[in-house]
Amino acid sequence: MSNTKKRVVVAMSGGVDSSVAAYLLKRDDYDVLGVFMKNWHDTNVTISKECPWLEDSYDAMLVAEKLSIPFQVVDLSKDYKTKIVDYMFSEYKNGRTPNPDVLCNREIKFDLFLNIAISLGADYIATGHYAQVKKSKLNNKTLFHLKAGKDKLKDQSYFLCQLTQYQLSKTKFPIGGISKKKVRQIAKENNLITAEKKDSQGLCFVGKVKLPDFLQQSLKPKPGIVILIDKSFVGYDLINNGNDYKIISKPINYKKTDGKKIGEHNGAHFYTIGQRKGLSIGGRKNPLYVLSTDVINNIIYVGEGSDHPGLFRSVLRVHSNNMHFISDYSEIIKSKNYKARIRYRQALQDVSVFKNSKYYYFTFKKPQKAIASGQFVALYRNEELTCSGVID
RNA sequence: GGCCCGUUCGUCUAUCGGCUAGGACGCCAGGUUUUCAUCCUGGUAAGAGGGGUUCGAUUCCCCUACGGGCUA
Repeated sequence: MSNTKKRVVVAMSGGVDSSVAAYLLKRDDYDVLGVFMKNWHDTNVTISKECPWLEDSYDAMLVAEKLSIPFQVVDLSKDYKTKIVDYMFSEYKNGRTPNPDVLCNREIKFDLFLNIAISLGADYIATGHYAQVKKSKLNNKTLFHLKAGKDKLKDQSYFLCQLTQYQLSKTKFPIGGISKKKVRQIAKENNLITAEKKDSQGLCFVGKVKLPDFLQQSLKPKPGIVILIDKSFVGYDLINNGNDYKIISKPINYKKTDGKKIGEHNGAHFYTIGQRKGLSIGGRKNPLYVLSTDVINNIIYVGEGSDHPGLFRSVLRVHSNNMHFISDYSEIIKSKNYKARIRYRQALQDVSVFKNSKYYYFTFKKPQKAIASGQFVALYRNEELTCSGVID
């Protein structure tokens, strides 16, 4: 009888969410195995002297012990380095803004880890994400849908926007249907040691490292100039009044002569659009925000004030090769009832999508602030994340 | 070389005898956030130097050092 139980391998991070996920699976009588992924342990790159993964793996182990489930640690740090960290450095070097956590899910948790789990005899893997998978039948074929977590404030479907049908078919999100508050309550009621543990933040697995410090480990400082662009810059008229998608969706290429020099920086590749902190240029009435970085000429263009027109765009584009469909296909995409977000936890925005031979164009009803190339745009229909793509 | 103005937190500046010297930007620290950012709260920090006048001086007067207009 017992060998008919479905086997689930839970990715236990040492936080409350995955602890409760494991608990719920155990309670529902699955054959549960807890696994901690060690993805980062390079002391050269981590600034802090403490060793967060050790503590986290210990917490995960204690929870597994409490739940009487087998537990083990797998070391994926080598793959994490080549698939995530190297990608990060290379993107920043090219003046783009990567999203390592989206890739971590696609490449590590729901690929390498999934394979390991399967080799351990798993029917499913589970994680502590606030997201839901729903099934439907289409032409006698099962279709898996990635839906937002029930707790709208915690919904983490965005980070899963690059998953495939296969990955979803093998995945359970035990806490996707409950609130964070409830998760903490369950942890407390069951005396899980992680009940009161602070939510993890910052780069997944690398821990509490300041990104600029992290980047400096590999990217060399390179002094350059900062150019201030006026709100009346002529290029904005072309974009706001134009209707040629080629023009209105493309990032603006500012020239040195479009503004005046107001300071210096230590490397354009350390900055991202919309960024306010770290420029060290004061004495202004309003804060300065990065409008654009030019890593070829090593120039940063900034604008004064949070309402600067250079910060807002209504249209973005995604190269066809970089579009990823989870449960929806390009024909369906013409539907008007779409919403999208361009970063985690952003309120969903009304958007329409248009495709030509090379690009998908996302036109937002309201102009979006600081659209960063390299980040992901995720498209939702109702509560379902249907597709996503890398912003060009 | 003569006559006139300006020197305040890192920066831009507010205070025209009562100052525990205010704000903004920056910076720092917390908070929010499993990306990058944003955002919120708090904190740090200053009247060029010397001498007067005054109960009291950043504010008035004089001199010394660095920045602007007419004259040989």
